[in-house]
Amino acid sequence: MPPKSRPATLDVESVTRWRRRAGERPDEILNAALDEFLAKGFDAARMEDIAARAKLSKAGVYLYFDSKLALLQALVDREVKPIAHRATALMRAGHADPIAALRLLATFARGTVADPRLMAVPRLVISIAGRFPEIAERYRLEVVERAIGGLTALIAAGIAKGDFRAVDAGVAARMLAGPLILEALWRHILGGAPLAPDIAATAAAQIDILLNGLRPDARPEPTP
Amino acid sequence: MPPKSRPATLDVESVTRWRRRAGERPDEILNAALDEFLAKGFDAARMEDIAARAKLSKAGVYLYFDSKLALLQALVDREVKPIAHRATALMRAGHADPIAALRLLATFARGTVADPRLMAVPRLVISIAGRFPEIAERYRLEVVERAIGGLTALIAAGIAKGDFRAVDAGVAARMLAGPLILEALWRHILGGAPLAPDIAATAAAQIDILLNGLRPDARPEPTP
Amino acid sequence: MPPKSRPATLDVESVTRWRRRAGERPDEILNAALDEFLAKGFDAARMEDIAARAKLSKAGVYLYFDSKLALLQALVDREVKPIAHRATALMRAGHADPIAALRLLATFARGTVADPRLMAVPRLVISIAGRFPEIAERYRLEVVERAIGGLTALIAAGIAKGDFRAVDAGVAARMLAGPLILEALWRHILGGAPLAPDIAATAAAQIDILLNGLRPDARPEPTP
Amino acid sequence: MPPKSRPATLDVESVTRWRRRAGERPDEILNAALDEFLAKGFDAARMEDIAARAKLSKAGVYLYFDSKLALLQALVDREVKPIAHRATALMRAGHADPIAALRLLATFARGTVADPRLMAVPRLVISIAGRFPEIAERYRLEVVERAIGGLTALIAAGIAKGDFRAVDAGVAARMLAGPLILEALWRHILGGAPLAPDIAATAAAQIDILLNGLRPDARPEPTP
DNA sequence: AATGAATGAGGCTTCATTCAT
DNA sequence: TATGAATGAAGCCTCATTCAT
Repeated sequence: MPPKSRPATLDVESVTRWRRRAGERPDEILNAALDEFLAKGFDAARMEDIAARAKLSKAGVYLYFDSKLALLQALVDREVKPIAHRATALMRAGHADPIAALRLLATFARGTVADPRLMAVPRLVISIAGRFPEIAERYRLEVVERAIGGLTALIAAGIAKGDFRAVDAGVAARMLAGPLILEALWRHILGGAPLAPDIAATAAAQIDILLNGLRPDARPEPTP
Repeated sequence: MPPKSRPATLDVESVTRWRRRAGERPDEILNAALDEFLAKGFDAARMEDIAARAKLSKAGVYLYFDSKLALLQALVDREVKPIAHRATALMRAGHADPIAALRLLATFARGTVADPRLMAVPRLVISIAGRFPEIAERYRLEVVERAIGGLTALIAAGIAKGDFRAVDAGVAARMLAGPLILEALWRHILGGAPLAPDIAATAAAQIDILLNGLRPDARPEPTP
Repeated sequence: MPPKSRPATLDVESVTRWRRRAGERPDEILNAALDEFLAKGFDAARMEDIAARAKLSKAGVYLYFDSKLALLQALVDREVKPIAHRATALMRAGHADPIAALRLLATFARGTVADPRLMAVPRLVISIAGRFPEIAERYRLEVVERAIGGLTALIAAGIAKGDFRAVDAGVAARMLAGPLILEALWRHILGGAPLAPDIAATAAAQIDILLNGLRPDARPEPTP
Repeated sequence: MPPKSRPATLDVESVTRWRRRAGERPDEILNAALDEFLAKGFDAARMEDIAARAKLSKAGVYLYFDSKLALLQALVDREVKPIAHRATALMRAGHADPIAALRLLATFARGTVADPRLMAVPRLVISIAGRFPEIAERYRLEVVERAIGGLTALIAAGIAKGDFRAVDAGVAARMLAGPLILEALWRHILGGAPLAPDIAATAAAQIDILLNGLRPDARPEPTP
């Protein structure tokens, strides 16, 4: 997903002046756009700066994208598809052992939240959601709903299997996802230092509380 | 900078409505600005529309606020102070009976999240956070940190009192707050229909899970 | 011409709240306007600042002057009349002894050039001459032409009387006035330190050169 | 900041006129700006009119100059450099025969004063001097001081050489320059008809008076 | 494919001036 | 007489977008 850096080797091709394959350009431009959009916001970002960051002239950008808005849409597009797939796949894989799956997911998600690159598009979507509700909706349906839905299904499976008692699976799912969202918001949008710096420990603590509750007479199962 | 407010005496003259209402104007303008900022985003919002919404000429706004950015800052200012106080007060009130306090808080918070007016400024802050990090930071410190901190303290108090077992109080706090944030994001930013339409039931379910966990052998205490 | 300061004595009148006599206001306003016009230029000067300097509200100025331009015109008016008279009178007085008159005039003029207050309106006129040619013309006719004319007449009288040889009186007049203009321009417009700090000596030297020339075989008459 | 000028080669293509003439544009714009500034004054001049006069869109001007003020500064810059050089060179050339040099200079200067194009920047500088003292200072130091300094040096050289008697060289220099300044002010700023229409005769008269004085017993050397 | 040059549209802000009190 | 409040008109500057090369 990060733009492939040009190889530094001097092979046959590099004898003739390197000609950038057109295929790479759009991605480079999108990356530049993403950076600028995040730093300044969609409206305040200037096409000129995006172009410069992509090492292109202002007019050059228009060879690949029709407008500034098209950049935004393409940006969301580019991220939506693979993520949706991955998320669904991951979720489905865990129906056999819901508890193990939860642990896995929590750690995985915490890692994701820690990676600024992966958080970039979500941040962008959130910042422009008021101005372009359709984009926000698309993202909600394709990414967020799928993620929460998958999580809910996972817990529902656990209930069906008898691993969990009968609770509102949606509520439980949100108790797992919520803290992650909060962490993401806190770090990447509000600019705070990590609330939970020790990812593994925090994930374990969260799962422990989720499984065993806060009751003093609970007999918490230690994280393996 | 705002002109001195007219005296509040109730003499004969004040029966007829003032045509010039200096004292109320700043608030009216801020409300108008909030609406426009939310609908279009900070940059895309036009001072002219804000003025019109406040039933003022474009130049009139500048009698009360120095610039567009000043509007944004005043907007955050206006909400930060009372909220911070309220949050702290509320939290402190609950140290005697942490469990009851949790229930109270959860319901209260769900109500807050459901109110678009109360969510307006948070939405705004989130949308401009990338462009004005200092504003985001201010909001984070004055509002979010205080809220999470209070919640953490509440749970820590419960642990000390023996009502809760010894867990990471911060993690537990975030498991309470996270789902609310998620709900807020979902509804007010991503434009989704409520995930948890039955506020009371959801709050109860959330507290139940938080207290008793998901283990099938838990004996959940019914919500009173 | 400078605004009379309010007397600090506590006489009968000051028992009743001091009421500024309307008659003084216009002058105070004009003074304020002059200051602002000089500091910022006519266009960049703000009515609000002028009002503030005159200790009046913005609207208050309009009770006395119809517009910003009216201020400018009134300003020139106020200075044109007395100066024109004075200059003419002075000039006429010197026809008896042209050489003595020249000496007198030169010293007098150097004193004038040194006084920033007296130079204020000329500066103003020069700065707005391009924008309001009629004002410049008025000033030229009423002040400058009269001054140079008077000087020329004085020298012509000297020629007629046999005190001077037959030269172009206009040229000679300008050789007297020119250095003064140059000094004024240098000091008050270009902001330079005085070219001729020792006014008396300079005036004497100037007259000496004017009378006796630069020829090495001249026998300069010492300044008395 | 101005874009690189197109290469000056004279190939087939350059027969057809360039529609985009980046290289010439800055100068065209400056000329337009000068005209507008002089006609209306710096503040009252509109960028739109300047652009129109330069046959450019409003925005086009900003491709070459950052702001209105930048135009003003560039304008002064453009004139300051060559003038300073020229003035110094001219002055130095005359040390051999100071009297001849004076005659030459006087005629040359009168010619300069008669040319509205050459007077444009001085006029502009004078009109904005109050508002932008740094620009005025720059002009004073680079142009006026140099000119007067050169003239003074010239006369001092004449004194050293024995061509002139020992007078204050600065005073004498100002008696030469002053009338020119006065003429310039009169014509180009106050809008008067030439005081000295016959340039040659006037210059001669001025030099005559300067050399021989007004004494009736002087034996003026005729202008050759 | 790529760009330097150019522009139309539009936004923020300022300010002289007016008006109701 | 005096002013706080308000506004219409205008100007500077920016920027997404286009065009000719």
